[in-house]
Amino acid sequence: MSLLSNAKTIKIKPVREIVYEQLRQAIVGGELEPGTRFTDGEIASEFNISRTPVREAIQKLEAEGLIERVPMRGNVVKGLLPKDVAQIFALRKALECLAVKYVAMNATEKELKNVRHILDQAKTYMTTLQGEALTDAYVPLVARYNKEMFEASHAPKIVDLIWNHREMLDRYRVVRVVIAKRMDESYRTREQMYSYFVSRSPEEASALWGNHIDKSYKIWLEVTGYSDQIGKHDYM
Amino acid sequence: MSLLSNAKTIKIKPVREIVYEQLRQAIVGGELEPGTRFTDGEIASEFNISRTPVREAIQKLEAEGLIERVPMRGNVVKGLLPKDVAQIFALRKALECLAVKYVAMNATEKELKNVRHILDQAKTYMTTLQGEALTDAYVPLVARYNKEMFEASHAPKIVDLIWNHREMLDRYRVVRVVIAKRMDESYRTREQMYSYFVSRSPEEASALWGNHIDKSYKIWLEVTGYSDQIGKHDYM
DNA sequence: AAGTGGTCTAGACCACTGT
DNA sequence: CAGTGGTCTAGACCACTTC
Repeated sequence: MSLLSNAKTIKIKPVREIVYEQLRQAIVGGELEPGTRFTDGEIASEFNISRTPVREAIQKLEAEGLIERVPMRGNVVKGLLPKDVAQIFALRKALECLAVKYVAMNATEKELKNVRHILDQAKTYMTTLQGEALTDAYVPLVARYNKEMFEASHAPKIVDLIWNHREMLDRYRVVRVVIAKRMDESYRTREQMYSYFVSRSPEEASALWGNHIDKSYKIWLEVTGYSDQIGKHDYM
Repeated sequence: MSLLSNAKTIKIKPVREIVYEQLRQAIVGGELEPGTRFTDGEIASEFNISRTPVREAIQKLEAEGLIERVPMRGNVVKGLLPKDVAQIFALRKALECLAVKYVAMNATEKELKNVRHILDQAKTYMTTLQGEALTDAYVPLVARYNKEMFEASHAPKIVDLIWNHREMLDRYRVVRVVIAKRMDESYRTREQMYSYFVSRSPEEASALWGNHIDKSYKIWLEVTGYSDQIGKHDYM
C-alpha cells in the first residue's frame, strides 16, 4: 500500500513500470544473483499488488533477456557467462561504431556545442582535481558525453539498442574501473572524437571509437581475470 | 470461443501469442496500414477474449516498435519512413557482418555441411529450372541458407536482433524482388561466403557480406524509387 | 490425489477527453 | 459531467509436477 500510494503522489507511474524498474535494478545491481528463482505470485505479494502487472513487468524483462521463464519452475535470473560478455562487447562495437558515423554526419551545430561544453568542463576537472575526487567528478561527465553524443546520431532505434546492451554490462560494474585506469586517455579520445565530428569524418570517428572499445574490452579481461575462460573468437 | 478451443486442440499456445502473431502478421503483411488506430477492447471482442492477453500482445508489439501507444487515443500502427528503412539496412549491415565473422570462426563441421547441402540443391535448381519456377524454388532456399548460416554463428543474441530487423523490412516485400533480379549473383555470393567459412576467414566473409547488403540496399532504392527522398547520410 | 504455477476472465476504478 | 480508454484486482481454471 505504501508503495502504491507513493507512486500515485509522485504521479501516474504504472505499477508494472515500478515493478519492472525495481526488478531490473535488483538484477543488474547484483542483488538477485544469477540462478535465483521466483514466481509471479511471490513478487505480487511482496509488492502487495495483484499478479497481472507483475506478469507484464516480467514479460518485459524476459524480452530483454534478463530472466528466463522456465515452465513449471518459475522465473530464473539469467547469468552472463564470460563468453556472453565478450559477445556483448563485440555487439557494442558494431552498434556504436555505426552510431558515431551517424553522429559525424547528422549532428547539429547545437548538439556539437553541447558536447564541446562537456569536454571543456572535463578539462577543467582534469587540471583542478586529483585522485578520487577527480574520478567522482569525471565519471558522470563521461556518461553525459556518451548520452549527448549518441543522441546526436539522430538514429533513435540504434541508440536504444546501444543503451540496452550497455546496461547489460552494468552488472559487472567495470565501467568505473576502466575509466579510472585510463582517465587521461579517455579524455583525449573524446576530444579527438569531437574533432572528427566537427570535420564530419565518419570513418575516422568510427575507427577511433572501435579502438576505444577494443581497449575497454582488454581492460575488462584484465580486471576480471577471465582471459583464460574466453576463447579468442568470442570478441571480434 | 472457436478460436480458443481451436488453440487448445492445436496444443497449449497461449492466447496472447496467437493475438500477437495475428496482429503482427496483419501489420507486416500490410493489412493494417500505418496510422490505423485500434484499442485493446476492440481486439478483445474481435477475438472474443478478455483484454488482459490482448494487452500483453500489444505490449510486445510496442516493445518491437511496430505500434505506438498514444495516451487516450489507442494504439497506432507505426509506419516506416524511407529514412527509417535506410537506417535499418545500415543496422542490418553492422549486425550481419559481425555475425558472419562469428560463423567463419565458430561454425562446426556439421553446420558447414548443412550449408553445403543447401548450396548443392540451389545449384541443381539453377541448372534445371527457369523463370518463375526457378524463383519459386530458389527464394525459400535462400531463406534456409540464411537461417542455417546465422545460427552457425553461435551468437544467439546477435542472431535474434538480426531476425527482428530483417522482419521489419518484410513490410516492403522487397526481398523477392531483390533476389529475382540478381539470382545468379546471389548464388555466387553465397558460394563464396561458404568458401570463406571453410577457410575460416572472418574478415573476408564480413567484407563480402557487407558488399552484398550494400547492393540489396541499392536495389531497394531503385525498386521503390525512394532515392530522392533519402539523404545520402541515412545509410552508412 | 494434492499442490503449484501459468493463463485468462470479469469487472472495478481512475484519469483524461470533449462537450 | 458523461464517455472512453487504460490499469489493476480477485479469482477461476487448467496443465503439469510431485508424492
